[in-house]
Amino acid sequence: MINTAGPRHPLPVITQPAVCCSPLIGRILDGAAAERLASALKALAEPTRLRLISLVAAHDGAEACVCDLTDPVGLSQPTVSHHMKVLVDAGLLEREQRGKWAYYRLVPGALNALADQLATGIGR
Amino acid sequence: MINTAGPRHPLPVITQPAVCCSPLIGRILDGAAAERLASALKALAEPTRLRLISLVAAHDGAEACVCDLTDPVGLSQPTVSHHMKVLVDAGLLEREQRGKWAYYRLVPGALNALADQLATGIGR
DNA sequence: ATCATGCATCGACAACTGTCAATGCTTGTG
DNA sequence: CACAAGCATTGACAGTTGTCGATGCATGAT
Repeated sequence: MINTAGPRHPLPVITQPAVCCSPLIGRILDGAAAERLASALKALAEPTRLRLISLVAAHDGAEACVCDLTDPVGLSQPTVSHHMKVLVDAGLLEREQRGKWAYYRLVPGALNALADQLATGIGR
Repeated sequence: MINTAGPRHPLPVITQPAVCCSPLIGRILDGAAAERLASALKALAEPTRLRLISLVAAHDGAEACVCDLTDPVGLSQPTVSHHMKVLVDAGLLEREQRGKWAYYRLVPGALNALADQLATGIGR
């Protein structure tokens, strides 16, 4: 038997403080919203990509090209290119071709937007 | 040839505003830190788990047992149990056995902590 | 003690993902 | 034009992951 109404089981009156107001808290995520948030998070949920983001942000002018990143990350150029594409597709990085080089920058506010989606208003 | 020093290429004097101060921005993530952050994010980067978190938070008393979740999520009980374990292991949910039921709650502040790690201080 | 219920674990399988070497494309240079 | 350099794309492969049915383990009720 499945209980769809809620805990109608031994419930020692646990009344949590009214904690609310995030995409995750306060309302129930439908499938589509969950898919979108998840795919954005998937782009971040990878050690190499986290390091790439941090390397780009820490680089001179807050931008970097692939040849600046392969060495610090210790991976092949195709692999780095692949990760950069994932981050661009996720809207976290932007790419600009300048001569032979492709420069990558953080999309301003993108990380913040993601962070807000995770926790806006929770316990603040 | 690899350019490890930075863009010594055609650089049209792009001086970004001083945007800083997050685990991702402002300092470079080492491998270990990247691994830890990534594994926490991996737990979240899945549509079903996002929905489970939101369902738990929206449930009466901000807690729910597995039998409350299988139906809304439309997956088998073993699959839901598996996802809940992933979320508990990631420190996002806590589990309490009460009689025959296992109740899951949000770990207070866990989502916020993750969100802060993503974007603390960026552009604020 | 026996049985039913709620949940976890196991084994299996398909789908996805990170990685590389090889190759192709584009831009700047001799 | 030919060549080199930077980057993207392709194909391949191993490792990971989401899912399920079957099974096992507790707990509470009869």
